[in-house]
Amino acid sequence: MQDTPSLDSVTIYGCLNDEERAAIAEQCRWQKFQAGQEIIAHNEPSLEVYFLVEGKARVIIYSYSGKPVIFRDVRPGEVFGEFAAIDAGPRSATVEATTDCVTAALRPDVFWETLLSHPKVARSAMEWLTGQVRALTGRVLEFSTLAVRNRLHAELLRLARDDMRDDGTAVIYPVPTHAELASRISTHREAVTREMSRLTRSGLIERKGDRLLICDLMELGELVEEVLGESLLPLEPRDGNSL
Amino acid sequence: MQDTPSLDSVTIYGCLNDEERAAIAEQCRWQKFQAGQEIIAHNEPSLEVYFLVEGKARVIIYSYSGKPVIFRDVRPGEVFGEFAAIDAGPRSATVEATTDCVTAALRPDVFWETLLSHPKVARSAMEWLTGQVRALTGRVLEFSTLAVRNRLHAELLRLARDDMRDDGTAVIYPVPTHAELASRISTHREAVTREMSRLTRSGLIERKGDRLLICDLMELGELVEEVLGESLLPLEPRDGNSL
DNA sequence: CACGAAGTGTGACGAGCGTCACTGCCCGGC
DNA sequence: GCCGGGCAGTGACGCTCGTCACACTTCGTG
Repeated sequence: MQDTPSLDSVTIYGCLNDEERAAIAEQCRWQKFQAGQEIIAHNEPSLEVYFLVEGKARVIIYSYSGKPVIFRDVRPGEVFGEFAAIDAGPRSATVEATTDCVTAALRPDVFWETLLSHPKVARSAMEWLTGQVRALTGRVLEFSTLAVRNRLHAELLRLARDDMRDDGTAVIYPVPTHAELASRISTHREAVTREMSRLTRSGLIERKGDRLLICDLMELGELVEEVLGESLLPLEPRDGNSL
Repeated sequence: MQDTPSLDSVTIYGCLNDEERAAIAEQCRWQKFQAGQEIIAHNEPSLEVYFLVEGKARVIIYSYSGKPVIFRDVRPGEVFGEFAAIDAGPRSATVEATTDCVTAALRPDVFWETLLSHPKVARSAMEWLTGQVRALTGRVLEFSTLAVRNRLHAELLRLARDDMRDDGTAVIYPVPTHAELASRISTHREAVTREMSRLTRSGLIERKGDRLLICDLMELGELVEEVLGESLLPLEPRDGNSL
């Protein structure tokens, strides 16, 4: 609201110049949320698209029994709530602030106008949507083919991806709680605890205070790959036989 | 190739006039496939977008162990293979012809040009993508919260949705094999057989020769809803308490 | 008509994993 | 200091569901 909020970090508007972004920023409804607050409620009829400018948020659906299903984390510069803005449907999920947040909300008509008058923005948006579809496709595949244990391996690999070292190790920080990990891969806290213990015993991971060390990414990757038949590690083309 | 193929049925090009569509059709690579043939192979590097003009196809991923995971059916007028065309990534899944098919393949640059020069087409495409995301989101939610039995109920409801009668019944035709149903909901043939028997015994469904009669959509819907907390039936706002 | 392939129906069994119950640790607040 | 709440760890139990095995039906085909 005060102190000159800007949309400079918003990736799908990355190809606009500063003036254009500023013009959009002016039309936004700026809000602050505290950690834990609900930004969008599942199934509500609102249609605005949101940009996360500061903080972290989480897309989540609570099942009828209260069990949370985490869909994705929203990081600064990302859009969320775009589905309702695009197809005018109900909110497909709840979005909660996980830390204190600053958000910008844009009316769907303004969103569309920018989108359609700037081909590059349209392109970014479509690439973004496509990425979402690919991620969800991967998740469905995981549920369909992997046991709980292997889903945890896959999730650890995803978390580790951001902080890979050259020596095949990685550090996960901050470490999500076991309950949170469980909710991402659709199982229960206890199953996560057990498998983490197993992995620790076999020396693949190590708890170092408030961070988690993955000792051998490749070996962890192979545990998943040999079941999934597809690598989750982004780099490392691995010698020879791709498909 | 011969007999004047047209893209008239392609929904995302529905807002173009005949000439525009004809111009695109001319730039397509037209192909015929026989039932069972592979149209796109998982992970291949090609980038063309496809339109299904005639026949039926299926998006599917075979896991390493050979287990098929069916993602969606492609019907005439729908696009497929659009993800690679949009983000230049590898093919996210295999596409197979389930009947004899006629397809039109378009180079990604031509596809993009049409998309960006016709805002209405871009809009259709984004709505389409959003629909895909919503469907996948629903599927992930189902895996996370529903038991095998309830996933089957949900799948039957989806199949029945196209042929609902006013009296609360529906007919599914053609009836997919149990193995196919199993692959859609990620379980095994036997589990489907067993639950179908249960449903038949309790009078909720009835096998009539080559078609399957759903006797009470509402009751079947409630079996899912009471676990999922969300209706899968498109109509019927149901009295009172939404959300 | 006989044969085989594809699909269906069922029983038996056991592993995986979800559930419950309880303990112990850490940390922040009164 | 003590207490309480959130999180981690672990054992016990039993249901679900995946696996195997086998019989039966329905086709299309030689």
